[in-house]
Amino acid sequence: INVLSEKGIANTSLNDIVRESGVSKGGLYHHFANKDEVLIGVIDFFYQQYVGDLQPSIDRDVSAHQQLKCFLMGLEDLIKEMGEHFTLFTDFFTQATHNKVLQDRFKLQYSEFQLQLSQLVQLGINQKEFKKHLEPKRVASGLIAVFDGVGCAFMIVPEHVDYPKDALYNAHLLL
Amino acid sequence: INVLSEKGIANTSLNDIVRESGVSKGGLYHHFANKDEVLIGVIDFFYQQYVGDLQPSIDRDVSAHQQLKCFLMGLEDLIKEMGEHFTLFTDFFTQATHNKVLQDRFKLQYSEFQLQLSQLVQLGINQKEFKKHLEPKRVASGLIAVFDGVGCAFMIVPEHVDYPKDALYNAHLLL
Amino acid sequence: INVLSEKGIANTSLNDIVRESGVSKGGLYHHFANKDEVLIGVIDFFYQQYVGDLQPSIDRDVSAHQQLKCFLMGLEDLIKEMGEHFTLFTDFFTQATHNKVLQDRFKLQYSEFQLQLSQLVQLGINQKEFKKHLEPKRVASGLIAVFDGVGCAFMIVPEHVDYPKDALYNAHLLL
Amino acid sequence: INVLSEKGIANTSLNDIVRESGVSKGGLYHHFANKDEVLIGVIDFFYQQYVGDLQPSIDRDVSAHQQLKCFLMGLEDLIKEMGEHFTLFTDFFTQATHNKVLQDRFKLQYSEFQLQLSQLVQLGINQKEFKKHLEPKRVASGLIAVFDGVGCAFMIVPEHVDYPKDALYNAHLLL
DNA sequence: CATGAATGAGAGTTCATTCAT
DNA sequence: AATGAATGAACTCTCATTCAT
Repeated sequence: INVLSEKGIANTSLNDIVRESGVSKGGLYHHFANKDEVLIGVIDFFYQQYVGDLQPSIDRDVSAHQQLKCFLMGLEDLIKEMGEHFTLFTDFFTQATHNKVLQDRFKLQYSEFQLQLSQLVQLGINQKEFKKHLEPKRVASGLIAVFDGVGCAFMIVPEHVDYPKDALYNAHLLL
Repeated sequence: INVLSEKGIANTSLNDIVRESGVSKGGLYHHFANKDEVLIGVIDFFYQQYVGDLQPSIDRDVSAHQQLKCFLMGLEDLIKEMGEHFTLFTDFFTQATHNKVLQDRFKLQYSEFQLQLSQLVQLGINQKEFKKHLEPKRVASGLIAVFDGVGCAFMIVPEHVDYPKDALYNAHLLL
Repeated sequence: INVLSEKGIANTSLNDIVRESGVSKGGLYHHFANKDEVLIGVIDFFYQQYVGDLQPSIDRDVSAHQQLKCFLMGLEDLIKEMGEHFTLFTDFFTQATHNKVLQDRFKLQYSEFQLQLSQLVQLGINQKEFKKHLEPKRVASGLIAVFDGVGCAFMIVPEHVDYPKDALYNAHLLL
Repeated sequence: INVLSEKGIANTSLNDIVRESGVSKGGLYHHFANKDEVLIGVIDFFYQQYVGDLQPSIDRDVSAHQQLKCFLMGLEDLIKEMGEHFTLFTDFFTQATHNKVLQDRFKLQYSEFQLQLSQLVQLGINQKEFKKHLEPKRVASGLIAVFDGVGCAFMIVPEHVDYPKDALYNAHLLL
């Protein structure tokens, strides 16, 4: 995780990982079928360690707006907890755009996130907190996009982007 | 541009470009110092061909909201015009996260975009169209992020993301 | 060493070395960081195998002239022992003129040789074997130069130069 | 000549020469059949410009020792006149060791030099200036070698070699 | 006589993966 | 379960040379 963070996923070779981790090359291949599986392993570690708790349970008796705000606060904590490693997450996401294996791993995750967020938005519409003509799925995509987009921009122009604050700011604005 | 679109920037070798373009390897290197310069060349082509006209002129006598909407419509047209190649643009953006040369090329572009958008937002605040406590620079970052983030998601989960419509939808929502 | 001898260092590619040695390209790079390091490896092998024993110990109680002669005889043996590979040594020396890495490797070696020879010459002056106005360091340079110069000439005009005999002949003449 | 001096012959590409000379690539190839011929051209220029006058005419009525000294003084002047470009000459010589075309060019030159010097030495023997058992051809080789050898060493360890002084010093010592 | 875009073989190097130990 | 030497295809880049203009 340290090397991946520092050098970027695309620029990290297995040799880099082997050198930094102290594991032997053969040892690594004993546990992981190939490089992609190592990356998958890192993603899974991240999900278990950090993201797992984030899953918003949808409670029909509570304000949707409140629940969404709650989710964003959880996200903020998570990002703080992950510290420097959070941009690695964005890196994984961008790498997935042209890597079939990573893609498959993220497809599931994205759909789930999108579903839960859109259900919360739908709940808000039902409860008349949000305007009725709102399209929940698109809003969900927007909320997620704001984080990836700002994350990406932060990696390119850190001097003009304040991450994750800018992302949270715009997510709240959307709400 | 075709190979880059199909295989993704990271997975396209110079040999791929040489093969597809019909130019010889030496010929390519006669015109471009190295691979990065080829990519820069593609970006520059895109900017000249498509993005150049997009620059929003700030008119103090017109509604800021109207001007921002106008900008988004221009963006929509541009995306339609570029067709399949528009995701290539997102690809360039994500590649720039770990490529110094591309980064430098995008830094300037991003700052300019961000500046112009935030000036429009500021104008909106001055003209009392927008709430006064709004932070223009952050909003600008959000507007840009929505496009990159949705673009990225579209490349990973095309079946759940509608690009560029979702991006435009959320941009309008932010406005 | 065989390919380097035959084709000359400058004309030997890594592919040549790989082909001749039977090692795979990757295997070679597992042990040597780059081509220069391979060459350094060959030089080190030569020094350990042959040149190492040549170091003349300076004995104040023995005739300097005798010790220098002794050194030249050792050099003669060494050259015979190395056989065809000795010109490779000269080749390395000439290549070092425009190769920073080889240069660094030879700088040390040359200084040491020069120092020891000039100390022997100085000893000869002190012991009144040599004329007192002699400049030891220059003489040392001359003794070394005779070998490189004749070696070089031998590689260009073998029909008119008798190597190493001509070099030894002139070295003795200098003494 | 400037680029060749600076970068070394082996590291100078035709493009370097074209760039520095202001001639076009096609123009260069109009006058020279290939790269080697360009180098030959430089050598010929050097010989005509500088070395041509050096040819020692052998005068049977003058002291051989004097004539040889005279030759060395001429050489010293020549080296001073050539200034920085003189090491280029040594570079040519070393390059000739593994370049058939340059080799052929130097073969003739070397033989001539060697012949003339050895004739002078022979004259010295005949005139009883030198010991009779001296081998003129070998001495001639030695005199030439001292210049190439010191020149070579100077390019590798300039801080410990004084060129051309060390070469001249040892040539006089040999005489 | 001059131009410089074009060529393509080959250079040094990297790297995910394999496999005998 | 672990090791690390070995593999070779693929990478980016260089360069002497050609040739239509």
